[in-house]
Amino acid sequence: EANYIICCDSSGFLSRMALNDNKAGMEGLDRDKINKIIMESSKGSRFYENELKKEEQVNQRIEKMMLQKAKITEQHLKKAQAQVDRMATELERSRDLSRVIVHVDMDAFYAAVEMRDCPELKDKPMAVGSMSMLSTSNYHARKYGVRAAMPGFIAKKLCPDLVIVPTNFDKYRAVSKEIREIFAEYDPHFQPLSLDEAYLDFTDHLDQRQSWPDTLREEQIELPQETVPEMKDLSPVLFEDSPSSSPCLLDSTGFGAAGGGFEVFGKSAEEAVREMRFRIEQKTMLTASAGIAPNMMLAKVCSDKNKPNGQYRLPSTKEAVMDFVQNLPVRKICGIGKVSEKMLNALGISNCFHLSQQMALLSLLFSETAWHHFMQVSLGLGSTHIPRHEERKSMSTERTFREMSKTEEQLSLCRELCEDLAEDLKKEGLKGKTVTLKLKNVKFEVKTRALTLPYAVATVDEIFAVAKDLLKTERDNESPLPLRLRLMGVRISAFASADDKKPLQKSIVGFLQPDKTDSSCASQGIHQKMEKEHLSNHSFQTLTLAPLPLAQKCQREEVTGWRKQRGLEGSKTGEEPQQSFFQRAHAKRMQLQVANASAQEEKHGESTSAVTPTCTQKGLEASTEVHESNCTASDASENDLVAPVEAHASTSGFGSTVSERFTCPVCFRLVETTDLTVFNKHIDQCLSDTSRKPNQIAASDSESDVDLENDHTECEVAGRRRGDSEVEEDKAKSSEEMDSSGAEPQEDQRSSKNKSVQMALSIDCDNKTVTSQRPQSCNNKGPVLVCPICQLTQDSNDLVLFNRHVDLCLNQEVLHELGGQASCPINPPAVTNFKALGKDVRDPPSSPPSKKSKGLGPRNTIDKFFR
DNA sequence: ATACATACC
DNA sequence: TACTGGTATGTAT
Repeated sequence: EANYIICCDSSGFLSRMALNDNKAGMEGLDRDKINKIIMESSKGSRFYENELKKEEQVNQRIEKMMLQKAKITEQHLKKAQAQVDRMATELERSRDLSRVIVHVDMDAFYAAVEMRDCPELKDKPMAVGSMSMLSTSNYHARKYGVRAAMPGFIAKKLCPDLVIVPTNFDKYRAVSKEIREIFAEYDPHFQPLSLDEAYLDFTDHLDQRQSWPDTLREEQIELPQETVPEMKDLSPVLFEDSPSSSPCLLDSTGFGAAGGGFEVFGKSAEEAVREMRFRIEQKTMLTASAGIAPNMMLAKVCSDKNKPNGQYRLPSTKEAVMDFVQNLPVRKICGIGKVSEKMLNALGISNCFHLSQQMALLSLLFSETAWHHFMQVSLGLGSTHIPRHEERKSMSTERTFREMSKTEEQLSLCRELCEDLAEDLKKEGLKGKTVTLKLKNVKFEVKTRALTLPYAVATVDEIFAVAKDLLKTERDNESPLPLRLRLMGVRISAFASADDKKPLQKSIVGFLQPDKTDSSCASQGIHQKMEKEHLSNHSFQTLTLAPLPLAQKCQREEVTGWRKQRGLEGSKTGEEPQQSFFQRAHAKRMQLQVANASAQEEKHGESTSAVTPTCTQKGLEASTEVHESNCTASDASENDLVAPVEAHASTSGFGSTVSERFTCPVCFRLVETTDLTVFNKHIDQCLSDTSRKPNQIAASDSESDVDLENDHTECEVAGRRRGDSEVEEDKAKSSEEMDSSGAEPQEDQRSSKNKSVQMALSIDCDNKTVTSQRPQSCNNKGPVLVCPICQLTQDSNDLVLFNRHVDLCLNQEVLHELGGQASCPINPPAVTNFKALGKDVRDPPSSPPSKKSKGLGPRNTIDKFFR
């Protein structure tokens, strides 16, 4: 058997070096040519030599396994087979096909975000990362063999025209937040795996969906992106009592006729998932793929099946599952990587049918956990319920650098790492007992050295004291030779907070639990935040008698999505904006709720309150207050005060990704300056204008069109400029610094430019492509423009004015939330809030732009590994 | 408990 | 010039 080792490398390349061409978009490549280039680029390097060594270790492992195999007798196998069969029966009994599990995965996530924000990149091969390492590549680049986890300099050899864009982690995190908001509406307990992917349990959502009246779905015809899920959160009473809230929609069959071939998002799992993906695309302009299956293991595989921008559903029958699994290459299974694949291959196992056939053998050659896993996989079994996100078990930081041999340098670096780690620990309120030092020398050999203390530590000095000792010991071991390092890392584990608090106060563990997680686990921040919002919104529900927790939560999303529509329909065509059913329903509900307040408010006419009714209307105080405290509580934990502005800006349709332009949060115009003081001055100007005559600002702004054009032009120029220089350090840096206010807005400029792109959204529906077009006009009735934020009917029929008004309102809402957080939560005057925000906006972000994503997923999402 | 390997993104 | 960084878990000692 030993000569198998020669066989399996007969391709001439090390299996761990060769191209993984299994990734979506990498079919039919010239593998040999690509591998040759990879090998030539690598050969002789220290990295390569180390890979050779590791490969050899794997080979020896395989050799050992084969020797074991040779000793196995028929008797052994028979006995093992009996055990396997018994277990299979048992597992079979546990098979549960009743759940609908979905795995969603954004397509080439980082690359897609960068392409979205810089159209110049659209038709170029590009990748995100650096000359040293790429995180992901777009599909164009994949044709050249350029893929995630490949060093940039090799990628450049494969594809000299490759554009490498530095990672802009904050941006991906912002997009991630957006998509997670959508996930939460289908499964509030969804489990994020990384910034760009998640598991969702659709079972409950689909149950609810079955009870939706068909008439609701008709609304989907009109605006599929104004999706149904929110509707379930609308009071049924509202729907039944307010048929007039959507008069022109109830007989909206004309839409189908007008556009033709609309996708109606119905009640099936496929339709629901397609709807979710559609919403993701609407909200982020990025596509996602999804897999639908009875368990997590299968869903994950399925999401890859029709990538990119596709989905695949595996029917919930044993036959379909078994059929699917048997043909599955083992490498596709999550948890079976390069090495396991190679070991299995050595046994003649390459797909899951082989796996099931060889289970007895595997049970004798592999560990119990390993073969049990194989067993589950071969039966098509997996988790049918999504586990709650667990507490983190370790936290670490590491850095790669050019050779470092001097003791003092190493010590000071070690201290720096400890400082970073201590800072991160503090953020989550964690203390750990075990400190681990990681070292990688210039030969790429990795060592870890750990020490467990009898008590938990968290401060720089405590951690450094341990790490320093470990480093010293290691140096002493090597002496008189120096440690020639290329990487150093410090990790802390064996956290105390979880173990220590419980025993102390056992009787009130139930009370402490939520508290503890709240304060100590930022890794679950988003999830918890959602849950928290959910909870608080329940109180909102009881207060106002009109629940809509999700509707409330999604208001901005809905509005901004709709704003995009308006941006497209644009002032030029002068067409009616289309309010979605949801928006009208929401508006109606609000009107009902605060009928008195509205009346009051109207009396005040042009006072400040007309612009910020949600802030000042007495009748709204109760509801807005609760709503705000939600936001305050959750936003505060996010530690970035500008985030909401960013969220707004990202869909507001103004601004650019270029750092020397800032979007004024008040007037939404681009301010062209590198000087923050200038920008501040501008904001001050706007603020004083706003507080004086808010409506006039909107109403008198007859240059909106021109402004739009200007902004548009600027943006194009900016885009071109950015495209010219592939990797411009300065810009990248300052762009990061001002990311929250400067990076996203460019979008809608592009949107308005590429009207048709947005207007015609192609939805992949499992092989056929359906194009959904927004109707050019819905009705020619009189102008009834109701601001979805303040619920006020606008007198003007002019879309530009209307847009401005909504912009203003939307922003004021954000400002109000911020103001409430910073100062007095109860009904502060709008102007005060502006000031509060002005400050926050003007202060450049104090924290370094791209920190870690502790617990929120890996920083560099390599979007998938393929063979 | 420690060290190292594998895996995931 | 140049082959990551963060977390979890499995395996072996």
